[in-house]
Amino acid sequence: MQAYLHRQILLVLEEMGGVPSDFMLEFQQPGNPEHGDLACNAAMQLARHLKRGPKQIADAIKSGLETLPLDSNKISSVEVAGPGFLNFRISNAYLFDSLSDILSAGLAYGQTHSGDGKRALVEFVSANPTGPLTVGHGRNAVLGDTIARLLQWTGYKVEREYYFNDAGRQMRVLGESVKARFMAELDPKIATKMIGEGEEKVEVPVPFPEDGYLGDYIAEIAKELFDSGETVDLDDTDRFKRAAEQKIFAEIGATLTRMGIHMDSYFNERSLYDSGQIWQIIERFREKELAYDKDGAIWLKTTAFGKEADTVLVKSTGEPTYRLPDIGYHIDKIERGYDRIVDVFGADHIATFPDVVEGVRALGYDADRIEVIIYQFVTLVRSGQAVKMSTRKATYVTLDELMDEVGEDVTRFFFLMRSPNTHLEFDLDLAKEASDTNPVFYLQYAHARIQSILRKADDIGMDRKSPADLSLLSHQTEIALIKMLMGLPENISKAAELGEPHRLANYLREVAVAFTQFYGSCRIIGEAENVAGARMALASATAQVLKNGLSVLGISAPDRM
RNA sequence: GCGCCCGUAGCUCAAUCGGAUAGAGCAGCGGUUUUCUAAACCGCAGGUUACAGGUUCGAUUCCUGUCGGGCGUACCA
Repeated sequence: MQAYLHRQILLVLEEMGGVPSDFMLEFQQPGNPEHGDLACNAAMQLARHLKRGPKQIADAIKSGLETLPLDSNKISSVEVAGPGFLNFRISNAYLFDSLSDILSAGLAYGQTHSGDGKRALVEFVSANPTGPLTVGHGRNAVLGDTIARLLQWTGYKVEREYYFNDAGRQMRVLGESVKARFMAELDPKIATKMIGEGEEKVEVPVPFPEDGYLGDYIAEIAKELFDSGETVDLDDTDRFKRAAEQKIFAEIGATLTRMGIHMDSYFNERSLYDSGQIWQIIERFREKELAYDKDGAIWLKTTAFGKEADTVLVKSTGEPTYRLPDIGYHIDKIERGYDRIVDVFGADHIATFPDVVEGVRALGYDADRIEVIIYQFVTLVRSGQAVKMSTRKATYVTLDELMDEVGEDVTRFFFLMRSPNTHLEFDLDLAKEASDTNPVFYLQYAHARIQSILRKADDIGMDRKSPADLSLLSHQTEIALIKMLMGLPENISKAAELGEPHRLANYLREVAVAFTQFYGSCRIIGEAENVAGARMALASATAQVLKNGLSVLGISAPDRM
C-alpha cells in the first residue's frame, strides 16, 4: 500500500518539478484515527525548496493525485489537514483482501524477507559457569533469544552462540571453593573461620578462599563428588573446577531449556589460546603500530580510537586481558561469514566493547556487521527494598526461582515488555501476586477466548469451512481490528531491525485491546449465518496474529485458560 | 574528572529513526454482566515531558549547558 502511494506521489511530484533529486518520501501511521490511515509529510518538507506554503503544496499534490487518478480499490480518500499533512484513507476493499491474506498465510503471517539468504549470529547469555543463572542473566537470555527469533522471522538463518571462559581467575576461585567444601566432607570436624563483613559474616572451612563462592550449590557439588566415591587428589584443584563447571553448565542448560532457549554452539575462549590466534593478533597490531611494550606488558593504542588512555592487552604476567580474546573471537565470527553479528551485553560492558569493535576494524575487518545491544540492569525489588545481587556472595535470585514463582511465560514477557535501554525494576512481590493483572495474561486470554468461541461455533454446527463474505464487516471496531492485524509484519521487522522486542509486545497488547472492543460490541454466535461467518473469520485472523506474535516472543498461546 | 544509558501522570513504563490534541497498565473515583470466557468493557481525574537555552514549518525526540539517578572508567571478566 505504502509502495503504491509512494509511486503515485512521485509521479505527481515529477509533474510539479522543482523537487530535489535526493528527496525522500516518508509515510507514517497517524495515532489519531481522524487523521486517516496513512499520512505523508512531503508538503511540509518541500515548503522550503519550492518556496511555497506547505498547505498550498499539499493541495497541489492532492489534486495531482486525483487526476491520475488513485485506485479506489486501495485509497478511498485524500485530505489535506493540519499544517500540511496529506492524510489517506484505505478503502475497505483493500482491508478485506488483507484480512483474507492473513487467513491464508496462517502460521507464516508476519514473516518478511529482508534477511532471506543471509546469516546472523546472536551471542548472548555468555555467563561464565560460576553459578546458576540469575534474574540479571534472564534479561540477557530472553532478549538475545527473542532477537534471534525476530531475525528468523525476517528471513535470516540464525545461530545462537554462548561464549564462555573457564580458564580465568574466577574459575580458579570457584574450584578452590568446591575443594574447601569437599575437605569438609572428608573431615566434618574441619576447623572453620568467619569471612565477610558485618552482618554478612559466614562460617566456612579454613581452606575456603576469602573471596570464594558462598552459594549452597558449591557444597552440593562437593557432596556429589564425595558421594561418587571417586578418589580425588587434593592437589588436583583442577578436578574440583571441572566438577563444578560440569554441574553448573548442566544446570544453566536446563534453565535455558525451560525458558525455551536452545543454543546452537558454545564457544570456549580457551580455543583462541590453543590455536595461537590471539598471539597472531598481537603481531598484526604491532605491524600497524597499534601495539607496543611498556612496563613488561603489551599495550593497545586505544588512544588511536579516541580513548583517553591506552589499555593493556597482555599483562606483565604474560596473561592476556579479556580484550585480546574478545577481539580474536569477533574476528573469528566475521571470518565465519555472518552478515549480521549481534552481541547482547549488560550495561557493564558499555565502556569496553568499543575497544573490541575498533580493534577488529583496525585489523581491516568489516566491523560494521557487529551490532551491540546494550541493556540496562535489572533492579530486583523485594518488600520495597532493592536486592543487591552478587553471584559470589550468593545474594541473588535465580532464574529458576523466578520461574517457579511466576511461570515461564510471565518471566519472558516481563523481560521483553520494556525497552532494553531503560532500567528494569522487577518487583518480586508484585510479580508473584499480580498474576491477574499481568499483561501477558491479557494477551493469552484474548487468544483463549477466541478459541472458545470457535469451539462453541463448531459444537452447534456452524459453518466455518465455506469462504466468508468479508464485506459484511462494517462496524467501526471491526474495521479498526482489521487495520490493527495488518500491522504484524511491519512490527516484527521493525523490532528485528532495532533489536527492540518490546515494540512487538506493545503492538500485541494493542491487538488484544482492539479485539476486546470488537468482542464487546459485536456478537458472533446468534447472528445471521453470513455475518457470523465474516466475524469468525476476523476472530480467527486475530487469534492467528496473537499466536504468531506470541511465538516470536517465545510465549505460549493457550486455547483455554 | 571522563565515557555511556536514563529522567515523561501518584507508581511502573510507551510514544512509529523530528510530526498533528504526549498514551497504556496499576493505584483512585464512578458506571456496565438474563447475551460467545468479567483474567473484561466504558467514563472521570491525573502532565510546564527534570531545568535553561539553541536548531526549524514543528522538539519528549536532535545540539549545548545545568541538576539528579544508574553503569563503567583495573596489568578483574
